Amino acid sequence: MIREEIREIIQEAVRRVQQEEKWPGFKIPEIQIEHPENAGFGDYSTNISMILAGLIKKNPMEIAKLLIKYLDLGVLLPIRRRTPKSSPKSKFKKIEIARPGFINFTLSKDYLQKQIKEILKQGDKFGQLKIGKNKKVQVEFISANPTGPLTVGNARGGPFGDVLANVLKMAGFRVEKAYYVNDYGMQILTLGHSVLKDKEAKYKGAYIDELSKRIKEKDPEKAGQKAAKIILKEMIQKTTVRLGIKFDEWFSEQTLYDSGQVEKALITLKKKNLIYEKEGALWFKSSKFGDEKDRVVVKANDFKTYLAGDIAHHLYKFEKKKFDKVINIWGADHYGDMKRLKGAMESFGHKDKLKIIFLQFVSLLEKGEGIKMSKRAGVYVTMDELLDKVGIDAVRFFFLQKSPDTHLNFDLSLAKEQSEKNPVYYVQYAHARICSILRKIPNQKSQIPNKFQIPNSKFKNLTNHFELNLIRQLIRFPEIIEDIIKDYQVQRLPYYALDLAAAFHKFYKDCRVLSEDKLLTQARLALVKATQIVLKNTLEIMGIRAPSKM
RNA sequence: GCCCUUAUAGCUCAAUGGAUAGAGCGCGAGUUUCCGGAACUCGAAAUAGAGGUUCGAGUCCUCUUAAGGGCACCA
Repeated sequence: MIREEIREIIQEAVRRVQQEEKWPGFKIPEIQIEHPENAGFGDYSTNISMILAGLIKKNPMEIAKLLIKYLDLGVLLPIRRRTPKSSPKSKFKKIEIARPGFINFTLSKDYLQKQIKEILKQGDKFGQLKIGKNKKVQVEFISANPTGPLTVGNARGGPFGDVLANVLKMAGFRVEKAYYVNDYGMQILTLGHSVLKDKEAKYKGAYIDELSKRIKEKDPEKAGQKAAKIILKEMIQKTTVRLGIKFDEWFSEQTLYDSGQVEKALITLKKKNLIYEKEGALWFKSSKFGDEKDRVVVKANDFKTYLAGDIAHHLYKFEKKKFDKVINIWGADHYGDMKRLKGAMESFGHKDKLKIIFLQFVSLLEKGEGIKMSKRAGVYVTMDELLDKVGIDAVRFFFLQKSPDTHLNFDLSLAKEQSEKNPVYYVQYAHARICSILRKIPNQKSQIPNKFQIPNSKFKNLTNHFELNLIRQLIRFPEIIEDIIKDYQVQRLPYYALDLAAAFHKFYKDCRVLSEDKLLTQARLALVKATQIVLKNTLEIMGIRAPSKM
């Protein structure tokens, strides 16, 4: 990754300047490399001089000049390959300083050409990173109670979690996707009452009526458990499959109780002196870990609370399944639970391994008016309805575009109307167009040629502005993966896909691929094939189809 | 009352503290000898308000206004 290489040479330059020029000792800050918005400033730029200026009280322009003097472009290559022939300087057309102290890097055409071959060589592995170092990560998402169908609200985490897990996999982590099934507790009893249609019934809807007919049990708890099983199997699991999500584990809360894991966790906490009795209940000292107050784990009636199960659940994740990291994707309504759970994990020494990402709520809009979604009141739009109307690709793209912090305004009729103009088709169209071109290559058997002939040394150089811009987009893909690993902002992917598709469409408009000029045709076909690879990898990681025709 | 999110173009959303704030839809004006016009080109249009920190603020801090969520022996 060229961005990483630039980061390294800058870091090395700072280190050397620090030594040679006897700058005061300071810890070298993280080197930030970014893409300038204005293309005139080059492909990559760093603000390190301004950062250093603050630390050592010198003029940032002076610092930048000094850094450039010490830039050792040689570190771009492993030492044994540093031959005069393959001058690493050739990677850059120019390296310049711009006020107030930016150092701007412009890639050479030669370097850009070479990236086409590199992408063709790597194929569907292009974008894979090693930063995960094979560490075990679990991503738990959706985990909606098995008391009704998945709504557009509680399934929002579906595309997000699924794609985050895919990205982690791409970055070299070993990843598991999990759904925690809350099949224990009050809501199951309430579900039972609802199915029996007695005084304590709360859930409503056609599916409840249906369950009432099917379930013969008269005991509310048993009726509830049976109903939950049916809902999970026939509604929730089917919807997740329709959404294109494959969970590796459906983890039942009930099993934590059956196997005694909850009991065991409580005993351990008691030994750590973190549990005490008050007013007939058992309390966990979560206030020791920053919570506002202590929380009940065993109620006066001897039933365990959700927290008790959750502690056992996470001990299972960390101690039995040995995850190095667990990422939970929760709805914003569970914000209050974070501190107590994190506190409990801290007491077991797993504090920093648990990451919780909150997704803001989806509000329903109808004719511009907001309505509260409520499963109990029967006011909601199910994910199935949306999938029926819009289809998986548009649904996934739509949700993926949104940052988790966005309070999503959702209007079903608008979603339907807009689905035909959905940006996902813009991206898919680019892919289909490419495949159409590739089909026209003589002696091409398969629709999408997998064994594309890598151009030999006669490879004609591409110099057109649109060609080079397309390559610039292509090589960003691994950067996107790296960025998402850092901040979990998955929406970078759909926006990248749009940028890439746009770069291709512009190239297509301007550059005739199949022409009389054989060398040029060959070179452009290579670029087109490379684009197809990257587009496909991007769509695949988002769980969106890359059609060869549409 | 306290805590967490959010407020960007008419609408739905982007923008690791960087240089001229981007898309899509909608609106206005255009593009066909040729590989797929589901495309391309051009235009109008936005950082809720007030202070502050910084060489530099949509982004960080404080206050105000507005929206959503939380503050259970529910999950």
